[in-house]
Amino acid sequence: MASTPARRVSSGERINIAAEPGRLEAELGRRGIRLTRQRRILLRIIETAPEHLNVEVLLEKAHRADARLNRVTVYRTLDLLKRYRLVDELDLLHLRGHQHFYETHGPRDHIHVACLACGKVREVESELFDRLKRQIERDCHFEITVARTEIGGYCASCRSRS
Amino acid sequence: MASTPARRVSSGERINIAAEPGRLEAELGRRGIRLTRQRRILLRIIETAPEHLNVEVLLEKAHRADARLNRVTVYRTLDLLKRYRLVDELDLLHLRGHQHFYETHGPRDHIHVACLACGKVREVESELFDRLKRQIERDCHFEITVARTEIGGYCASCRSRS
DNA sequence: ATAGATGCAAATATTTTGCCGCCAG
DNA sequence: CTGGCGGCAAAATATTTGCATCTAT
Repeated sequence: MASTPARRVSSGERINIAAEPGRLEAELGRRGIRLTRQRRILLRIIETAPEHLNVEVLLEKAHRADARLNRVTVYRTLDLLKRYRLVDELDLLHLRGHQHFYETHGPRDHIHVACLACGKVREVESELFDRLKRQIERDCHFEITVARTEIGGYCASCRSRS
Repeated sequence: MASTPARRVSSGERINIAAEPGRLEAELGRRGIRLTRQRRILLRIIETAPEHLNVEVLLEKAHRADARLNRVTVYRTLDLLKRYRLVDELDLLHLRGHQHFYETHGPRDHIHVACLACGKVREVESELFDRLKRQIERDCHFEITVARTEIGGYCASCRSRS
């Protein structure tokens, strides 16, 4: 039996699927969490980022809006968002050092496919991945709250080039 | 159509599937890599570890055989093994800090299913996971060399307890 | 008014590098 | 013998904590 082909959500740069401006702010507000000036700045950046953000880049971007916003606040805000499952933390197979990357947690889980040669990261959705998760929930009597698949290898262009 | 049920490779502690004593040493030897006293110690520990090792634990265990074996040597040996794809590096969803865990790379990829409450990590093999990888290779014209799936949530016993 | 957030400095954790003497092959 | 390897110290990178002050509600 054949499955639906994998849907390539983005090629190269990341498309922010869940990009509804103000969504993160609304989610936190709904939960009665204090919305400070610093948090609003960070949330906006995270929501609209066209790529996967690391702490360094997030801080840089934040500094354009407020030069005094502290790196610690970035860490603390990311922790907050992780706790509420509003962002996912990735390491993209440590392609570039041991830092982590963050992205808004969209409506559907996707797989990260990273080329070890050119560094491009594709996001792919697949029905098989959803089935895999359901299978594990069923067979292991497990309730899944986080699922992360990161795949490394060589993309079509890098393969043809070599 | 139904798929083969997920095969639970281990429950709780890790079963070292690829545990053939001397396999790592043989693999390195076959590649003409120098086998030092320190490497032999580390390889043996990695091969026979009943659980996922981090650098700290690996160093501790190594110190029982040689108290002078340095932490840097542990990092360098793990790098070597990673480069030759003889071990996999996991972060187990940062269940316990931002350290990494290492395991011998067995004949078949498996999924790590980690309970966020009790911390137990199960290894699960699934035909669906293999199909997912093949699908990505086909649909994205991508050559996969590393594949890592880490799933977090709550296991049966922790769910019934709450 | 006040619980909770931020900034700053310092501590901690994790990984990498430079260099020199040593040892496996 | 000798080129790669390990030990040591130090640097680099990444993240967390303590505390005084400030601010969103």
